[in-house]
Amino acid sequence: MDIFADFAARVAAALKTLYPEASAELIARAVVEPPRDPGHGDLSSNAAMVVAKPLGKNPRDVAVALAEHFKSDPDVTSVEVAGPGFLNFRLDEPVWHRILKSVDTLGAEYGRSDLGRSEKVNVEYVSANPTGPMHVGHTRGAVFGDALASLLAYVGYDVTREYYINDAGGQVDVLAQSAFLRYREALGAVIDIPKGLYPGDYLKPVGAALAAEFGESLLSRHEAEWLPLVKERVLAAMMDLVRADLANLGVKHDVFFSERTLHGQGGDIDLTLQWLRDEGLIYQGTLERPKGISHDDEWEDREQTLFRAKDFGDDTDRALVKSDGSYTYFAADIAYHRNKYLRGFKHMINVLGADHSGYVKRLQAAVKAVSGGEADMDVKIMQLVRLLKNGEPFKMSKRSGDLVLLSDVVEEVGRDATRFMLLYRRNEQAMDFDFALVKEHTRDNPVFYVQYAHARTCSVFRTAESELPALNLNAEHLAAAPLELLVSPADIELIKVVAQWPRTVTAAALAHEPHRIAFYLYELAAAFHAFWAKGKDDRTLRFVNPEDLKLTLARLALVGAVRQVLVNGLTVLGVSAPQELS
RNA sequence: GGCCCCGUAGCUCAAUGGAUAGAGCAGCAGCCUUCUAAGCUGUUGGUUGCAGGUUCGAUUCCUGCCGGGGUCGCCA
Repeated sequence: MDIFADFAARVAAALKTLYPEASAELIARAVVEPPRDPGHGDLSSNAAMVVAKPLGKNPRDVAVALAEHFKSDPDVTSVEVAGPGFLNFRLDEPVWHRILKSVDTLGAEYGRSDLGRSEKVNVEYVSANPTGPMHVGHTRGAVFGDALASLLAYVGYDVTREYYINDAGGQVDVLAQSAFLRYREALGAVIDIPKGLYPGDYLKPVGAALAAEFGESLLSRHEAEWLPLVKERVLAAMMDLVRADLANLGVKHDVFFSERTLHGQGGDIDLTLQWLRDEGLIYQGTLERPKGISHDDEWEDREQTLFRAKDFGDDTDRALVKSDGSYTYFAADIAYHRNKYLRGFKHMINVLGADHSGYVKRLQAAVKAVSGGEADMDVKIMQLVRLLKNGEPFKMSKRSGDLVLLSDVVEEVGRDATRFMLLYRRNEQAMDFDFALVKEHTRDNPVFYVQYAHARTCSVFRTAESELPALNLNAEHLAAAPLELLVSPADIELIKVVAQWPRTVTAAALAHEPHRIAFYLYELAAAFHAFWAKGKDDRTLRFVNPEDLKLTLARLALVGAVRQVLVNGLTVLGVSAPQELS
């Protein structure tokens, strides 16, 4: 039950009754929100201000008419017209008790909705090159994509989590050559790794495995012969590393899509380019020299095969074929996204790193072109994460020796802290990831603050069981708790925070912004900790009160609801909810 | 030079176009014979980078500047 959506519907109905001439679009602009200032009541609507001008009315008059209309609503204790035409509602206490009751009834379902109407949405994230273990640079996008996918599933979308394996380009040839060196090393050769090849130790086991499988038989063969054999094996080994890293971080995928399957005669790229030709979207031409290339000698005017990306909102048309005749990465990507569209996805989301922000427009152009404008593509750009250690930022690169691995981070600070901290920022905000802070167990560190709140809810139940053995705390008895006893301002205040969960979920899902969930959980945790502390000064505000078993039961129902919402939120984020902190 | 992101309290950051812009940290003043002080309460702190525009109303949308970061024909 979302009280805000509920009242938005009531306001819309009232507008329709009072002003039959108002269009549906106009009415849809009216919203119901929690006012920032609690002095303005429980709910606030801008309906009168939004509707007044198009209807040629005075906003205050409209507001007064609406207020009059709501006077007969039994859930409303007062409606006020304030400021330029705000409508401020105060709700009757039973409304809050009803909400609390619904949390208990719905449990894990409280907050879920049918917003997505089971529509298919494809969320692509990570898609790191399979050339080694994942490094920290991939972590943010991995966690973000995973949480966003969970969030969308939570609100009723049919979500497919996808990883695009870039296993077709020149990089994987280099990878295979690097593995071949390790193969020779495993057979006793003294090797020297030339610049440009991958130097990482993680290829040693691949070399050993190749030696075990092939003996010395590859040594005498030409590269053209061994390359495909080595490539296939090293790719499989690298994807095993990637999968292990993802599993370690709790990041899941439904589909691992290989770029290589798009290539080849009669493959998806051929088919897609032919389709684009038939549509008149491909031509032979030359591009202007980009301003970034300053020296004439770096630029060669060349006629090439171009996609009319500009017709679909891109800044320029884009090359599809390299000078050696092979396809560009973008050509494969167009085919890949046509493939997604043909698999039935009309909603696509790509999670990319900041270094790919220049790629967004052409990707959206491609999706628009291959879907005939039927599919939409939202690209979520992850801004940089600066890794700090002792206040010193340090660089990481897969080719350099001293790379910081994703697995290092998880091992150092733990999965939960890694995930929560990365989700506690808007994706478009560059962030610092400070090892020291993430390991702190203070309010500075939101993940511990939120998990501690959950542990405390569990602690309350443990205390109740040990101190009040006579009190029956099974689910049935709790569900029948006399919630009407929860009338103190502290009780109502906490319930109001709980009541915002469904609205938070909806807003986060619509905006594709999982960080809103993390911030909400922090707020809920703060509200709970605050209530807890009140029991110190005022014993009647304790959750467990031996002098009043009925009130205790009602309070425990409230604590149970808080715990449930914390669990629901943490589950969406993929963060655990420990029963106690050790 | 083009494109993208950012600019909000001393610091790190919030705020689907709403009212007097909010949290945490740091600072200051308090609370432990306690349902776990890993916590709580109070308080100081602002020309939301600048200038225009749209709007009943702008931190939010549009335009132009300033500053920081990222990126820039066939790498993936």
